[in-house]
Amino acid sequence: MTTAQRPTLEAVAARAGVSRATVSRVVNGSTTVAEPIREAVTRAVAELGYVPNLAARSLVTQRTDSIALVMPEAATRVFSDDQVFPGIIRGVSQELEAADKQLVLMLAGSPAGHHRVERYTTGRHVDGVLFASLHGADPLPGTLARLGIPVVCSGRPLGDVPVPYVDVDHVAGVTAAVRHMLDGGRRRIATIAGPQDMVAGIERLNGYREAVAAAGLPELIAVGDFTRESGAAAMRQLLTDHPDLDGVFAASDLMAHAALRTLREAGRRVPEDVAVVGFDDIETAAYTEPPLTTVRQPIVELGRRMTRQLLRLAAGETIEQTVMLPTELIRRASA
Amino acid sequence: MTTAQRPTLEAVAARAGVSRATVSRVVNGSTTVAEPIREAVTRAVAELGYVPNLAARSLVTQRTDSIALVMPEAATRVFSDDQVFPGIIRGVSQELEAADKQLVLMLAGSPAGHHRVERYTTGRHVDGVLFASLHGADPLPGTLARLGIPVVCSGRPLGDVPVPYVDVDHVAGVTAAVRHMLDGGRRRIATIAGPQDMVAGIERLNGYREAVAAAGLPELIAVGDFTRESGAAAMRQLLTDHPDLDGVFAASDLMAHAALRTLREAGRRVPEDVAVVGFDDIETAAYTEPPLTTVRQPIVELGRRMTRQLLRLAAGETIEQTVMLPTELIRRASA
DNA sequence: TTGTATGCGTTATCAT
DNA sequence: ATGATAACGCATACAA
Repeated sequence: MTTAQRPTLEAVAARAGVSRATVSRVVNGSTTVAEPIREAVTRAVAELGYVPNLAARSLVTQRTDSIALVMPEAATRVFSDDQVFPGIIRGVSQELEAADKQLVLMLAGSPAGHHRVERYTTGRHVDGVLFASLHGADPLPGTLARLGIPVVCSGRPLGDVPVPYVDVDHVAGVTAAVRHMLDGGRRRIATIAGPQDMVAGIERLNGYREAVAAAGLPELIAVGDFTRESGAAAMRQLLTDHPDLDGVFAASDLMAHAALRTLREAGRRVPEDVAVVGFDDIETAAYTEPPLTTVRQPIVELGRRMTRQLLRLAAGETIEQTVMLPTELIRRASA
Repeated sequence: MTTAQRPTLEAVAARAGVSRATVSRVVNGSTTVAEPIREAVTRAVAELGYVPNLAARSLVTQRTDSIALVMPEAATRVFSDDQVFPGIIRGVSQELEAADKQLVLMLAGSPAGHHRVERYTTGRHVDGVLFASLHGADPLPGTLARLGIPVVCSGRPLGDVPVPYVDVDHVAGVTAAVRHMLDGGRRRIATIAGPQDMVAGIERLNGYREAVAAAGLPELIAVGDFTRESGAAAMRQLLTDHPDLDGVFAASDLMAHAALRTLREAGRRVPEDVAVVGFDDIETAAYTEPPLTTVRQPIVELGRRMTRQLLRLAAGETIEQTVMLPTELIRRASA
């Protein structure tokens, strides 16, 4: 495998009859180059198929033109048919492409993986780091921020660290969901909450609590972890504990989907006997039986905004500590 | 933001009272270093928090220790609740983590995006390139291979280019699906085929054709593009063209899911009137009404195998041109 | 076994 | 406006 020698600046310079410095200027779009020379260089670049060596460039510029997106791998969850993570990746990717930067994806599942992420990011191998929905109070975002490395999180980081973040308005979404059921005459509204070590799980439960409290109704709570399996178990428990419930807000569409089936198996009709509302608006939500009423969150936009914030931060701008994206109630047949 | 000066080899060397070369040896695990010196260096590294500068390293080693995973962004498809792409990402990521290499993810949707991918990969900014299910006959894999850049594709690349690939055994899977319906007494078995510019779509249609031909039955075909929407349209067309059909093989679970609903809306019972079998075994398949019988493909394993092959190639080993992974029929209630 | 010296391909700082 | 030239931080051939 004779690795064809890549042309360097030197080669281009020789061919164009100029110095390396001039070629560098042309390649980097400097304006102080005479037009005829610029043309000659451009031609030489094309003829030789010259592509800058990024390692050499970043050695001197101290930049890498790449950013890391860190996601907890959380067992099988990340890549079940939950569309949250893929959606974030997509948004991040779009925005990075526009900025001509590379996306380094790091799935941090195991402790070893987490350590690897820590080492890589603190080692300044990327110009910035994006964190997607962390579990618990991960110290890494704070550590990076303290080192002066640009960081943005999706969702308010737990543990009260001063790291900028972008999140959706969970509470407003849940409030709309509960209110919708109240308007439909429901008075025994339960919730299947998300994991309480993730901010999305916590916030959505808070939203539910506030909403039912405001209506003077009791809290009927079971906790899941956003997966279908956990949703089914939680629904069964709710039916046992509160057989008279007439509404359920599930903190994820996957859990809502499982609840739908569990209710059917228990002989409850949806929405006649029990109203069900989910959260996310994944594609499957439109195809459940019955189609799921749910709170849509702008996931791709979340990824885009995180990225834009990070790029601004990396460019030395000052950014808002918090960006909140709106949610929207999508009414289908389940409630 | 006073970017704290990172310690260099030089600094570690000074602290440990040795030369840069020796520090380099220790850091890279050379065996020719005396134990006391190794210890002193290791201590200095820890005390200073030294992390090698990868740009400097790859400038001299001519390696980047990162590989690119290229995926066509295909509009909304990649990140709908299709689990194929996320699954591949996960497998690739796992295997790369074990090899301590970085994953650079490139979503190539637009022509501009494709050009960016081309420039980046041909520019040798990565040690190897993985392609995930391409559309049409993309020339890029062949180009890279010719440049001596390690390449592995998921799925046989169209256009007869000599690029190594890993794929699942589509034909065997489809054969099992059709045979299962035949065993159930079905005699008018239709298919909702996948896009015919993707090898997965083509192969699955081939498998269907061979299977019905072998049984002496007619071909009843409608073509979709793996999405639910296209599946619904194809199912409606099949019902119009062949109202007497009693079995449907859909080339993706998403299309099968839509077919289930379309059949119900048309008053057909599944599986009593019409048997339905899908392909993929996404998580949703177990939650459809009725639960979907489908062909499972080992997606995460596909990502892992691709990566292992690529790493071997990059290490200079000779690898098999083709690796075929088995599929498995998962029997649920729809057929 | 350890140290010295060189070069990897750029960009940036100077002169010119 | 252009050209020398010096870093950037590391790995390695060679010398000791």
